[in-house]
Amino acid sequence: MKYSALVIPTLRDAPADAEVASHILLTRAGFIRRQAAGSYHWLPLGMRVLAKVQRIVRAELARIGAQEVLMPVVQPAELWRRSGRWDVMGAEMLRLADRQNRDYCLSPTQEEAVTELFGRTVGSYKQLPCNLYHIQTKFRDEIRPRFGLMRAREFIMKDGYSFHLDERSLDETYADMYSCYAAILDRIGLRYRAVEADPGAMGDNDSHEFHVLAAAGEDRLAYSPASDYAANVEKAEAAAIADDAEVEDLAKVPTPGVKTIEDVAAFLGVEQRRCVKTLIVHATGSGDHLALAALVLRGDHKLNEAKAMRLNGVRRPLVFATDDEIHAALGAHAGSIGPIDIPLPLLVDRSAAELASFVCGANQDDYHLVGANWQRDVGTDFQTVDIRNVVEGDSAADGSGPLRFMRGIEVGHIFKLGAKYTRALNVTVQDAAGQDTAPIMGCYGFGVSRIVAAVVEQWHDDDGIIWPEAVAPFAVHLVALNNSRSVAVQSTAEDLHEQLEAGGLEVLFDDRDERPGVKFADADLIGIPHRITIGERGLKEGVVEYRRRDAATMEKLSPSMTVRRLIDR
RNA sequence: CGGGGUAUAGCGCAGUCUGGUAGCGCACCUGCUUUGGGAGCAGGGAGUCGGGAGUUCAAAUCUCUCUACCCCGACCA
Repeated sequence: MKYSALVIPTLRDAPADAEVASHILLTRAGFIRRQAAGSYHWLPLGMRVLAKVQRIVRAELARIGAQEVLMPVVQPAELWRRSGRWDVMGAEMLRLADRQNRDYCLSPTQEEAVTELFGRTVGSYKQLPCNLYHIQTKFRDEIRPRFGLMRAREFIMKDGYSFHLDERSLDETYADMYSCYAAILDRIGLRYRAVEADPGAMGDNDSHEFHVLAAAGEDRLAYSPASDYAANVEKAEAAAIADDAEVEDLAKVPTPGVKTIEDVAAFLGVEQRRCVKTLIVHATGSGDHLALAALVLRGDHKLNEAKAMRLNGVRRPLVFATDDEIHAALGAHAGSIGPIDIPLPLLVDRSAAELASFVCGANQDDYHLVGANWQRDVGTDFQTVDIRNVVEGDSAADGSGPLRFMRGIEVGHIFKLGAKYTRALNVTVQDAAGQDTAPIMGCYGFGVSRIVAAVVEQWHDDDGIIWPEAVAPFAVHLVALNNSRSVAVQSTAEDLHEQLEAGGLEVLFDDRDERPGVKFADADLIGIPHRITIGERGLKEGVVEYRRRDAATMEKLSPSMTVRRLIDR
């Protein structure tokens, strides 16, 4: 295809709002253009990449027997009211009304629609398992769209849903989907990790996220270099850290005006990890009396609110007590609170509970206690729990060694839904005994447009994008130098163009009347894997130049040899 | 949602403080020269200065208001 016939608006400067490599490069190289916050046009080069990603996704899904459908974007509120999610979804769901003033939404996800579709079209257990997916534009009114395609409001997603009579069948499809996602990411050529997502209170509700590894990723992952263990930092289980300190004598010391852990540690000349902080939160209380609970963490650890909320006795969502509430209940202000003789339920983080000797608030304003010890000074009336964020160096939950951190872009998420939607929408199939039963479901999302950004995050250098072959917009970039002046260059380039395309290769032929430097710069920016440069200089020796975008080396080959090399590749 | 900031040509920006009727670089068009890593010269096209209201003889500039967009935050004992 001739460059001159395509809309490829490359830019020397990136738009001021673009921050991350994928956003900057995809814009500069003319793949996408912003329309509004979080919504993007896909230009011809971008479309070609999208199409390749979709082709791979479709091929791998076909392999495990998933069937493609296409469901509507605009959905009646009625459907969402039936599942109860019309009121639950909140502002992230964009709502609109038609001329009759009936409510609709732009579908942010498709559980309701697919369940209803399934219910109307499948009635017998003989048709199970049934695995349906579509690739469609989604709209989510994100609080803060950013990073170009990585967190867009309008984006393209593959979402799939499976229906099963029993857990065993769901497990099989779930496992298929897991390996399908791995196969897709392998084919595209990405480094990734599958991580455990929210393990849930039950512990057996499988859910995995697929993260492409990239510094610009929005998620922080904890992983064990020594094993397959990986988890989102927010969700990773934090092990207890043993303490080898000596038990010391308890002493009360005046600490006037010293409140934060940082100040306490500095004032008393101890490490932050030898202090504990006591956070007062609202408890699930009865009656009109305000119930509180105390959460205790090591001074150098951070509370994980999601973990705290999951505990029995802690109100969900988490509410921190105000200073007034703390003073009313404990007679001291925040900043001087500690676990000793505190008249509240005590929930102590595993690592804090290991401390043999620690500093804490004295429950008396402007005093702290040093040399505190759990058994001697607090007793046994507390629960040991996991309520902190993991930190680098913690032991992995599988015991394989210290955790390391890295960043990831979540491109896939698979989880088991159970019968939540089939029950809510009253969808059943007849089982072998003729009984109506609500099938259980699995749900599988894959960010098609986001993965384009993820590829660029992982595959670029200072000059531009370096597309992996599987998703490159073209396989070969033919750069004809001064072709408008040189008949030899122009005719050789045209021959090569024709022969390569005849050999089944997708070719971008830069036939523009531009200077060499411009063409090279654009070629590097656009990032097509194979580049052939045709110039008068080489043609005098009967050669053209071949180089890969991902390699520094260049080879001189005869035109016919070049064609053969690329086609036989 | 809270805080901060920005809005001037397709992109990047200056001009705003101190009001006088819009400019620079890139991109685009024409011509000449140039031609192996983002050319030079000359000429040219392109802007409701985010919208509205106000002050003023006069507003990109001052005031009010609305909107859009960007950044940061949402873990405190």
